[in-house]
Amino acid sequence: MAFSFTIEKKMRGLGRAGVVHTPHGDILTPAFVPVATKATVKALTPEQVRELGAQVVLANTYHLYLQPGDALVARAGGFGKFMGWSGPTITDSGGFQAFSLGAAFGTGISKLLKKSDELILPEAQADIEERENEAEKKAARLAKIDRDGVMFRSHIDGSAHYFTPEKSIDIQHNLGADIIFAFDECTSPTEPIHYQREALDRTHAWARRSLTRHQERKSEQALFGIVQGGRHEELRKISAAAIGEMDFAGFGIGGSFAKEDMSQAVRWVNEILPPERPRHLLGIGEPADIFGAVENGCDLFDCVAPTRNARTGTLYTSTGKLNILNSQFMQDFSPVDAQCDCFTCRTYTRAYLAHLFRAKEMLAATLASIHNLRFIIKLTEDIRSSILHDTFERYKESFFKVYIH
RNA sequence: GCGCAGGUGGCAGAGUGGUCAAUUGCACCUGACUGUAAAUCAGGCGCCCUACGGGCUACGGGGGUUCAAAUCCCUCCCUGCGCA
Repeated sequence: MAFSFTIEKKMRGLGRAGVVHTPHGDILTPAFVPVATKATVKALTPEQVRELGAQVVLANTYHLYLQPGDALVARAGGFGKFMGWSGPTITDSGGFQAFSLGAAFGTGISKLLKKSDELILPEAQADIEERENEAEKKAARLAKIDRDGVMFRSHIDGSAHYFTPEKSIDIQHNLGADIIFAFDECTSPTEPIHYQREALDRTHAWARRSLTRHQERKSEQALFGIVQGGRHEELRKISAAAIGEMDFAGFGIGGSFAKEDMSQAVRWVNEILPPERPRHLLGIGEPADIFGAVENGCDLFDCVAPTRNARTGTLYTSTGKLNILNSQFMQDFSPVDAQCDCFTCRTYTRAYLAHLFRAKEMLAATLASIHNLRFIIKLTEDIRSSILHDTFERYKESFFKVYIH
């Protein structure tokens, strides 16, 4: 069966609940997409991922190209088959690594900026000394961008690899996901607007080239174009219009945001994108981020936060996040979250998880990942259900009443 | 009993006259994490204070030498190894 999207129910405004149909099954939306960068959701078996209610997983082009190589993954029957996941699959294009291995490399800069981080905003970096520091950082980058593509230096062995839009699409055809993404440039929120503008032109040109290559090869896979534009309303709208009129099966919304007005940026974009095609908000989010994204018209979200937080001891609960390594949890024999229906919460206490983390036992990562993923998947299930029953606003209100962000 | 080696912050272990409140690792405390360079990273970690500065107490106990001692000398206590 070919790719398609049906909308089941529209909210007031931009939000909706729907179904993405793929050759490997349906995805009920809104849906959270666990990240399986290297063809594995870290610390979990595919069976566990499925039991959490996950419908689809997302892997990464850059990582699988480097290791074990996309040709090998193709021989294995695609990354889904390779990793033992029979449901729908997505690959990201490698565009994010233009940022994470480029401007962000070694700096600790996140794609999400808080307004309180104004010191690193471009408009604050006038003086020469800071510019020089910037230049020094650039020297250490593992990704260098030019008009045609991105030169990556492997984070594994230092070898050089040049990605163009065509190359990314070719690799993604080999990896064989149901949904693939155009090659883009995810910019740093610290870049000034003139650079954001220049990068956006590049991303749009790369989107056209990605689409052309994809059409030439007559792949059955669904190609999504990616909207960029950073924190700027003007650029976001230009990008939504440009990408929206291209013949993509769906859209990704990528790039950097100011955390406080991310949902507004999403709205600017989704007011322009054609509504009948699905929208994937790339790399978002935390539990609290999902609401704003959904009510502003996003259907899919992938994010490493639930699994990475889990591995580093931060657990989601209905009253907010907690760090299981805090001393107070050593003797806390209650479950992580009494409201949660996951295996971890049904079976273990906070004290046991605190012990596993302190003892650095592998099971800590597994049990915490089970919990955090289930927490956010359950959240999106409940959100979907609330849309279908016209109770979204009430559900959102009850969530934030007790969730301390 | 004799000989040798040694006793340093919660633990291990540097330092062997001033630059030592004392390297480092672990443990401990706290924070961060949003298309995974990530089972990671950052900060703190003697006590007190009107804390990018100041005061006090500290390197087994006690006593000395010195302007100055964790570092040198004497003595006591304790530990390990060897010999009786």
